[in-house]
Amino acid sequence: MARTRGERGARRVEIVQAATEVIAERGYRGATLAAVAERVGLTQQGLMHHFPTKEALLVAVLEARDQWDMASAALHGRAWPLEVVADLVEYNATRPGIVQAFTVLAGDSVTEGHPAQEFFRGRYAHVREGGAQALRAEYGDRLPGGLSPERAATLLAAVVDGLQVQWLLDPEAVDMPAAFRDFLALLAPPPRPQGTDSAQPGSARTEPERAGPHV
Amino acid sequence: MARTRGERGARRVEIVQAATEVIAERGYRGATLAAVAERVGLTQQGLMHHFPTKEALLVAVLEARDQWDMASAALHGRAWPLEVVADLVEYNATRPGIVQAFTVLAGDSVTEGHPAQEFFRGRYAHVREGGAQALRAEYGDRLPGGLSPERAATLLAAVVDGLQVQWLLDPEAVDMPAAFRDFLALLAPPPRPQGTDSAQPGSARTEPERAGPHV
DNA sequence: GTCTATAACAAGATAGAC
DNA sequence: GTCTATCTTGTTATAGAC
Repeated sequence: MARTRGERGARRVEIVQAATEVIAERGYRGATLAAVAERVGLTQQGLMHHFPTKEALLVAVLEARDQWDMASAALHGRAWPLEVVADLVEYNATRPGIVQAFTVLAGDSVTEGHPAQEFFRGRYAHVREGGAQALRAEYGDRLPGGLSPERAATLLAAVVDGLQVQWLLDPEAVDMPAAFRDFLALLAPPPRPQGTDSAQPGSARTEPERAGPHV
Repeated sequence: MARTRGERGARRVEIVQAATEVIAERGYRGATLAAVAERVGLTQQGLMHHFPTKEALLVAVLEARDQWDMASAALHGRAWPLEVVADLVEYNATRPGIVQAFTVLAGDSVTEGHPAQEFFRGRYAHVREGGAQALRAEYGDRLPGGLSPERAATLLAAVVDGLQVQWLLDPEAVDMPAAFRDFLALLAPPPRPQGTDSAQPGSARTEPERAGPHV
């Protein structure tokens, strides 16, 4: 049942990637089927053989890429270490296209009856859950400011998203990965300004050449 | 030169409000002139007498409401106390419509050549500036985690925006004002869990009946 | 599986009457 | 200042040939 790959879906994958690009450039409503089709060397009607409606294509885009993947981690019942999330933000800074597509879609999704609304509602719920688990594992039940891991997780998700918007609009002015590590520094037990330092500069170790955290 | 009010603009103001509503509901591209016109009892062409193009109307919407107004505060060279910002977030939780309109527009604006792009780029720059001033005034040059006020301000803006998205999608699950105060707690010198407390619950004093921080 | 043709609208914009 | 009429273009979707 669960496919997306290994089927006859070579073409489908191509189309979904193209659709993601076009959405990034022009938003969901601005992304026309013709523009997507052209990018893969098809006519609009040729494309519609693979995706019968525009909304079907959107759903495929949403399913294909799970942004930071904290969500899927949470789904699997395992929380990611915060360091991995930081690396993920770093990796995202390398792929403006995908970040842009999901920023646009997330913004659009708050709109009345938007087809991606349920997706993003669920996604954030999962991210908050997964983030809370990660924070609890790392710092225990009591964080700086007296926050619970749950409440801190809400902030964590907000920071990741909010930084993306600022970074996309002005990459020169906003160092997204550094800013995210700043937030992590806020969450780390503050007493030792020198000591444990687990979230300082230069935390890019996982090779940036990997297939990618997205999938 | 600078008008927007006091002119013959009674009708213009009506139209701009209607446009904000429609944008909130359907996004910028989805907001048709006809829909806006209908809301104020005009035909599409009647509306275009006041705003010759759709983009002109968008500009008016952008100018009219300066979201949290931290931006305009920064423009005037005065930083707002953080407590006022917290009240602003609280007030925003009361006006989902405007928050939604600006969330949609901000998301849209990262799109290629979007007419609101310059607006939001400038807005965030001002917000970061104003936020940094406010943070410096409140906490000095060195914040928890070793952050500078400038870097903390970037996070502050990200938190406000990111929380809005989560809150709009799921108001039951996310208490936006409380979450924002959580973030402020992270920034407040943590040593005293009881002492100075300037950002604790129940900080809603400016009468909620005021004309509103927006304008 | 991909194409051509085309239906069926919807949108922003212009011209000009009242 | 607001309306009717209309142009033009763009967009999703269907039908059916190859």
